[in-house]
Amino acid sequence: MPRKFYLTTAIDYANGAPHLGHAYEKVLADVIARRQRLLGRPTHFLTGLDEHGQKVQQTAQKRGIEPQVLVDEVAVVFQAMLAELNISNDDYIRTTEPRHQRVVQDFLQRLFDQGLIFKATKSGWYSVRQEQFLSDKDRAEDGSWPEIYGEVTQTTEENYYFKLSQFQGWLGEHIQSHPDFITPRFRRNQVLEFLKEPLNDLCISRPKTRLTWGIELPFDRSFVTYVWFDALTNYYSAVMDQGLWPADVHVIGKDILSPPHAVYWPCMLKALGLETPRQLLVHGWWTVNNQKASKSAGNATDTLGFARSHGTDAFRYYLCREMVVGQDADFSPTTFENRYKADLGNNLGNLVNRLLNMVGRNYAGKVPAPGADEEHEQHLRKLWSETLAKFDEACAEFQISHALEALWVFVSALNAYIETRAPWKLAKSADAADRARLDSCLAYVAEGLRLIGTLLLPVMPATAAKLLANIGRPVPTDYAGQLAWSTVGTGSAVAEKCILFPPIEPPPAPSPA
RNA sequence: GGUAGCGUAGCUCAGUUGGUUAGAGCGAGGGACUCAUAAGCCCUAGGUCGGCAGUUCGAUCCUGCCCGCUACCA
Repeated sequence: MPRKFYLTTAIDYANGAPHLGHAYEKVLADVIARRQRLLGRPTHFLTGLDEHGQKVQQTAQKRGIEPQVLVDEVAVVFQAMLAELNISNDDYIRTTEPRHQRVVQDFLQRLFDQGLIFKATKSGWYSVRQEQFLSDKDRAEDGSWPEIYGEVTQTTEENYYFKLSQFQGWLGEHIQSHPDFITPRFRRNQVLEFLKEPLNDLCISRPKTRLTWGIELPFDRSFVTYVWFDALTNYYSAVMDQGLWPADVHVIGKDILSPPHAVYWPCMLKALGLETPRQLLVHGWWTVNNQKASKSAGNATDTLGFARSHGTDAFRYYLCREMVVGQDADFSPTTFENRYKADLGNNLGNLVNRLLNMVGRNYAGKVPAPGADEEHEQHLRKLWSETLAKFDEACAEFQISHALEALWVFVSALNAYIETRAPWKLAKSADAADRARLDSCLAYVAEGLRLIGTLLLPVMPATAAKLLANIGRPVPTDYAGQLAWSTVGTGSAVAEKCILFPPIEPPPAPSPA
C-alpha cells in the first residue's frame, strides 16, 4: 500500500462570503486530488476554515452573537460552495474544533519548553481603531497618521514571540536544496530574495484584553495565539493521527506564500522536529473584467453564478483552462461564454452527438470494430500518444491549462478526421473498402471520445462520466490500462442523443458597470 | 528606490540554444459540405516581434541605454 498523497488548500477565513478566489483554489486542488486517485495513488484531500481572530470577533459583536454562532453559519456557507463545485475533499477542518486546538496548544507548549517562545515587551505607536501596532512606513507623506488609523498613541505591550530568526540559515539552505519546494519557480526566487534580509522573531500572541476569540497559550492563559500558529497548524492537526505527515502539496495563493507558508510554517515545523511539506503550489489571483475583485463591487461573488447557469463542470473547466498556474487570470463573462460555446459545446459536445447519431443510423447503436487501418487512422493513434504525453507532463507541473490545451488539439483532430472520412458518403457506398473505412471512422471517434472522457474525469467529473455513459463505456476508477488506444469500445451500445453542453441564453445584459 | 520579469497579428498568448517564407487559439472575411447543439471542416491576417544604439556575415531571440507595464520587496 503506497503512502497516501496528502494535499491541502489554504483554509478560508471565516469572515465574508465565498468568492472566486476561494472557488478556484478548491477546484485546482480537487483536480489534482482526483487525478492522483485515478493514477492509483490513495489520496487525502483536506480543506477547511480559519475561524479565530479579530475580524470574526468584531463581526460577531456587531451582530450581537457569539463568535461560535457566527462561524457555524459561515462554515455552512463555505461547505455549501464545496458541494456545489463537486469538491472531493476527504476532510474539513475547522480551527475551533478540539482536535485542532489541542495540537496548537501542544505545539506552543513544546516550543515554550524548548525556549523557542519567549516573552518580550514592545512599545510603539498603536492604533486603537485598527487594534494594531504601526510602524513608520504606515505614516503618510507628511509624517502624520492616515485617517483610517483613528487615534494613534504610544503604547507598551507584552507579547510572546517565536524565535524565527534562529532558523533563517536552515530555511535558506532548505529552499536552495529543494528546488521544487516552491512552485512555480519565480515565486521561489521571491522568497529567496526575502530571506536576504534578516528575519524578525514572530509575534504569536495577543493579550486577552484586546482579543479573546482565539486559542489560549497553554503557559499563559491571559493570552491567545494569533493568526499563524493557529491557522497553519491545521495542516498537521487534521492528520496527525493518520500517519499522513508531511503533506505532499499545499495549494495556496500568492498572498500567503511569503512569509507565512514559505517562512513561518517550515521554521515552525523544523523547531518542532517535524518534516516540512514537500511542495507549495502557488497560484495567482483572479481579476474580474480586468478589475480587482472586490467585495463591495460584488463582482467576485457574481462569478460563482456561472456554476449554476452553465453547470459546475463548465465552471471548473473554465477556471482550469483560463488560469496559467502561478499567473493572475481574468474572469470575464464574455470569455466564459466563448469557452463554453466553442470549446465545450461546439468542439466537444457536438462531436459526441455526431458520433451517437452516426452509430445509431449506420450500426443500430452499436460501435463497430475498426476496419481499415490507413494513414488517417495511424495519424490519429500517433496524435493520441503525443497528446497523452503532453497532458501528463503538464499535469505533473500542475499546469492544467496547458494540459487542456493539448487535449483540445486532439478534440479538433477528431472533428477534422470525420470531415476527412466523410462517413455520410461512405455509408452510401457499396464498396467493401468503404465499409471498412466507415467502421474505422466511427470506431475511432468512439475510442477517441473514450480517451478524452477518461482524461477529463478530474476536471469535469460528472460530465466526463456522462460522456462515457453515452458512448456505452464504464467510468474507470483507476487509470491503469485505460489511457492507451484500444478497441474496448467495440460493440458498446451508445445513447441515441446526448447534449452535454446545451446552448445557454445569456441573461439580459445589465447596464454596463 | 531595490530585485525579478514582461512588452510578438484586433484580443489572449506560444516561440526562436541568432540564420531562407515569425506561429496557435479566439474574433473577422471567404469557400466547399451536411453526420451534428445553424455545430464541424478548409482558406485568408502580411504583424517595424516596445524604441534607439551596439556585437555579428546575419538578431525578434545576445549587450547597453530609453520608454511602458507587472510582481515581490523597501
